[in-house]
Amino acid sequence: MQYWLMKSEPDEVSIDDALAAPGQCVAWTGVRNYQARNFMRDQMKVGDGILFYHSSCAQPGIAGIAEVASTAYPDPTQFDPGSPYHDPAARPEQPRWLLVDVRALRKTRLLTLAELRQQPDLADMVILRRGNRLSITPVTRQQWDKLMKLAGD
DNA sequence: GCCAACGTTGGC
DNA sequence: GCCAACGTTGGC
Repeated sequence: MQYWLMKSEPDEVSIDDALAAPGQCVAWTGVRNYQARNFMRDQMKVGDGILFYHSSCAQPGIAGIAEVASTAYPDPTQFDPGSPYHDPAARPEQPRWLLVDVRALRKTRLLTLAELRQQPDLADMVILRRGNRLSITPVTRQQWDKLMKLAGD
């Protein structure tokens, strides 16, 4: 069992949106970074823990808990000319981009980026490293436990 | 809106 | 295969 942090822009898919979705499940479309794709393809297992992070918004931070609900499969938006995630170079017989389904479990109180930065125990989190832009990053068991404690669970 | 930091592209 | 130019991310 591994743990992950996944960024979502709440204007697109917030933790509330995910909780309101059928089965509390959303397909994690739009990942267009090879490192993030490879995490989904090579390492994610159904049941892995996910920190649901709101990015590019007024109050960036961890907003909820989710879990991996499927193994990786082709992201259909890469083949859709009408989608902002369309990739003209992707071929259906050899998909370039993958996604997993994510099942939202519950909201947490908002653990803001500023608060996370104040925690010495979390200083090594990938998300807190300078210049980090990866939308999917691994989280250690120790970091996960600390965050659960911070969230009040 | 700014801009630092990073990933990708493409000429050579 | 190098690397400059460009585009994107994302906090502020």
